[in-house]
Amino acid sequence: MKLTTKGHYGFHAMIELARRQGQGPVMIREIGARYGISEKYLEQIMRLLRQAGLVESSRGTRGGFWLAKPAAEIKAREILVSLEGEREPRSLHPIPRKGSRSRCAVLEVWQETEEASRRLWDQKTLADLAARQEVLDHVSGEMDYNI
Amino acid sequence: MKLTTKGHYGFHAMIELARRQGQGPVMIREIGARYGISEKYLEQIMRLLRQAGLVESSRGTRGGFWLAKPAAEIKAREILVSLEGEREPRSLHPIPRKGSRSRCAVLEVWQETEEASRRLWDQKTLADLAARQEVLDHVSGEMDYNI
DNA sequence: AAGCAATACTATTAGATTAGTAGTAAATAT
DNA sequence: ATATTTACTACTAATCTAATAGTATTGCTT
Repeated sequence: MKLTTKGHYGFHAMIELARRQGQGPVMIREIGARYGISEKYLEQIMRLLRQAGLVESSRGTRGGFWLAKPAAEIKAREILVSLEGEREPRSLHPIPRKGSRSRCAVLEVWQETEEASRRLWDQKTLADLAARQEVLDHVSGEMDYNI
Repeated sequence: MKLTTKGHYGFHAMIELARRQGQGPVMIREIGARYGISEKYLEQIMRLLRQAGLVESSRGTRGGFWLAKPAAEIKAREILVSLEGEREPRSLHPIPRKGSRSRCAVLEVWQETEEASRRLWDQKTLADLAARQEVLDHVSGEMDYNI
């Protein structure tokens, strides 16, 4: 699983929606302004999340986005996959070997690492992330660092 | 840890050197031809491996490359890092949060996954990979698939 | 019905990264 | 000397990422 800016933005948008669950639609403009994310870019990101069924939306005045289900029922990996896609090992150049039917020891290890990563993202829910971020925001002290 | 074509090529070159350890220098041309890798590109890859101290080389007739130490003493992760570099979480756009001293819950999870991945690559040695590839090459049967 | 305010969608673009190519320099065996 | 191989630098094409731009559509308000 990779994590680019797009996924990172999407997570923070989702955390914001989790925070404000039950309080009506949240506009892209609000999220963009609050976290310094391009609103046009965020628009695309929110569309992907909607197409993945993770959020719902409404247009027009008082329009905006909200979570399609409780934050505890949304796995972090669902968010990641909807924005970054599944990483394909096959995108790598194939190494031709004699017989051309052989598997690749390197890709086996790579797949193990992907599997480990997938498991971790599967274990976390959006509710976990939102709760953790709440803690980090309020208890940030000397030991913290910027990212 | 990411794995691109460059790393994949480098691994197979190293596996070939491991196979032929003690048999004198191996030329880029041989490896390139055998595995269908651009020789010029492989040249750059081998240089990175040499600069990382994983292989040694000699020029001219009968020149080529050989492992700088036994395959069992070379970790897969050393190969990966020398070719792909360490992945920097900081390359992601920072999300400004109130106080601007706060950490990011999303990046914490991401770092967990990277750590898990690093551990796996650390556990494998080049000797492991070479041995495993040997098995895959010779015992490739019905269940195998191409990558 | 009119008009404003928000999302929906499509297309385009700039920058970064990856993969590969080209050409010259330096070293080594014969 | 000369052929052969790696060493190094520079450039290029293709792909991916992060945006930007503009139009269409929907829904609320008056």
